[in-house]
Amino acid sequence: MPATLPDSGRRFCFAVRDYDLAATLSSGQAFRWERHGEQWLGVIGRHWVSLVPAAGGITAEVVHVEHDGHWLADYLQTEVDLDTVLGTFPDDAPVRAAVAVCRGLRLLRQDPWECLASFILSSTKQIVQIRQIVRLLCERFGEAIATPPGQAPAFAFPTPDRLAGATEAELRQCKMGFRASYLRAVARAVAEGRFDLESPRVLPLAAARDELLKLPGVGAKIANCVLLFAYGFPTAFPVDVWVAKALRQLYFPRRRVPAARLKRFAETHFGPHAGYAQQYLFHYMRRTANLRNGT
DNA sequence: GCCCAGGTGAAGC
DNA sequence: GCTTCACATGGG
Repeated sequence: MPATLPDSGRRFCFAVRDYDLAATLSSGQAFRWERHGEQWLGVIGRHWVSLVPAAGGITAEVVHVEHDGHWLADYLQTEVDLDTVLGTFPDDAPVRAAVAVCRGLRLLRQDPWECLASFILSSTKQIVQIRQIVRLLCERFGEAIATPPGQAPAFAFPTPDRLAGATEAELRQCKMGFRASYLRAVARAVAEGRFDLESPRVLPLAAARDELLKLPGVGAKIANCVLLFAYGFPTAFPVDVWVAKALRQLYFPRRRVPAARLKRFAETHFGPHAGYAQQYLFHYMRRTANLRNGT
């Protein structure tokens, strides 16, 4: 159980092994982290946060002394024992390769609203573009939050109420295109109490997924992202273009496999932490593609 | 110019 | 049921 040690004022140190901050914060789960050398700056809820890899863990800096760091440990999931998770993965060549390249990659535990809204904005967008859309959305509709002296202004993710009150044209000015109508409709459903963001927490996976699928602009892939990254369902398995490519190339090379077969394989092959395995495959595919491109 | 991007919903077989 | 297409916008 890694202790959270109050350091000098606003600094905390999380003692944690096998935590690759860069892989975790850049792997397309969350879209608001910005790298400055070794330092990562982001916003969690209404907290400005700085994270830096340290010997034996992560050094965090926040604005207010009274914050005990539990919310941050929860977000970062620092108490998850990675060896236990990796030990449940199937022992096959694709997973071994992904773990060899990505060890230390973690799943975060995010706020459901921010996660849901962000992934509604993600469809057929590159991660770099999703980041830009979310940044514009926060700057224009999010509340300013406290930052340390000398730091750039920071904004909370906009509330459902605030986005429900925006026009579709205003949202489109954040470069989200046709996704604006979906975002606005879902913001209104939440703001008006027609959709309860807490309900998926207390439901079994299939029922929680059915709730999310009622929302416009939310299909199987986005629902699984929110179930995995925000609600913490460990077997939710989002299949996007990268993961589909991983499954086809790594498990069924040079074979024509029906989509239904691929879906069944994804649902049964990867074990009790299938969502974690999915994130390893996703990051592995993107990293090896980027290496070939030299980026 | 072209193809693609952490897809979805609607229309067409 | 499954396949095809439109939907905005920007990167490579």
